[in-house]
Amino acid sequence: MGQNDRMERRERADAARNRQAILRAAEELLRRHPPEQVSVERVAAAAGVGKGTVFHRFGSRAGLMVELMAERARELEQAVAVGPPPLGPGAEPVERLVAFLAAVAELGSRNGNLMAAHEHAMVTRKAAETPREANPIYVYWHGHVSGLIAEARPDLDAELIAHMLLGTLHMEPIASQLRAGEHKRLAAGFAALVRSLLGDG
Amino acid sequence: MGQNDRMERRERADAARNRQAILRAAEELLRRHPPEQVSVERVAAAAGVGKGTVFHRFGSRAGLMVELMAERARELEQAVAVGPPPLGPGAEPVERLVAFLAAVAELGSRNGNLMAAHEHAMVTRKAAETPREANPIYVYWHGHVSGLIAEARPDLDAELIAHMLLGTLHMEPIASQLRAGEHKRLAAGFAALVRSLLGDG
DNA sequence: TAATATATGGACCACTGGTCAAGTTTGTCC
DNA sequence: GGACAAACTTGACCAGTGGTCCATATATTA
Repeated sequence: MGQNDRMERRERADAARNRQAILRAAEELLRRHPPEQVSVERVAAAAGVGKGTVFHRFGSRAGLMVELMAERARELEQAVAVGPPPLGPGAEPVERLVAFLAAVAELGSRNGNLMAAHEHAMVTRKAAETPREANPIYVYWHGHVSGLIAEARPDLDAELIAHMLLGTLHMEPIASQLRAGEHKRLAAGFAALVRSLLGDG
Repeated sequence: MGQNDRMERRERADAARNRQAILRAAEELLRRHPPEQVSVERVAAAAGVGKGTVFHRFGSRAGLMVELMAERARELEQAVAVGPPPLGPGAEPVERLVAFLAAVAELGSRNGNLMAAHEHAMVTRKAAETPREANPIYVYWHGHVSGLIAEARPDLDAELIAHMLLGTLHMEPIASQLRAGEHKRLAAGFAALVRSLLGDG
């Protein structure tokens, strides 16, 4: 039926402009300051809009962070789905996994504070109402990683181990190394871990 | 010399009593509520003291959480230092590591919200002033784990991998499984990881 | 141009961790 | 016992947070 007949009228032009202004302002602030210093009010001020507008557009601070993160993750998602191996389909699971984790690490090193802010935002949620798994980026990453693990080693607890591997990135001591640009070291660590876990060297 | 002649006069009796009251109240609240709902004010009220007293005794919210965590970690530290194998000295590094991670997982499953609160408190720190590594419990755990790894596989980046293994526990999806009592599953995951990483099965 | 849906901003709210000066309690020494 | 200093307690207070609300302004469409 005409279910989505005219259900979603496009965002008004000024609204779209503000959305961009807010995203870009938040991005810029996060490049220069640790996440807990980037308050919604500061973002609003930097974007030249009122605080209410930010909440209007993104629902919450967490919503803003998720959106920002999603922007960054989209490219990686493409590469995984339809790009060339080893990131994309075609290579062995082990190689794909190593490549994927390296890519995530690199993404983290280029957007250090954002990753932290994203995580922080998810944790500082009102009560435990919305399960943190509701974060779409994490769900996707976890699905991919645990799929590859299951493919290579059906005997393992893939879901759990996928959480473990990804958990690493949310860890402060490691995140700060990431921020310091040490993503190669991290990727090497991942590679060692994954290779000895899934067999082959 | 009489360096510590009378340097540190003991805590006054009433102060010691309050310290205990606060610790016990915080413990109780954390057993029943997620950490972000356990504010310093609530703890103070539950302990029957003024808010100021809590800060006087523990310096900050984070200080309180660290102290609470330290109480729990002390027993484990003892077991590692002088207890029987495989946790204590004597067993192979691989076995000691598997045992240690299982013990930490179990500790976490018995004190779910505390672990989370502890982590949360470390992260929500004023700026990045005090490096999070300043958390003595984490420093100890990391030292132990990375020592064992280095012993078994001198070729690996032990420090990094130790961070990775421990990072797992601070991860929400895993922490919530821990809270659900699934520490056996976690321990098994660790065991698989460690065994295939450090050789032997 | 008029009508209507949408967007805006900032005063306002409840709450947070943290501070501090003023008052109270304790331990010690005579 | 009493006196005195040091240690301790307290709650009003502060700056800041994320989030709400709605009177007002603006874009769109007919």
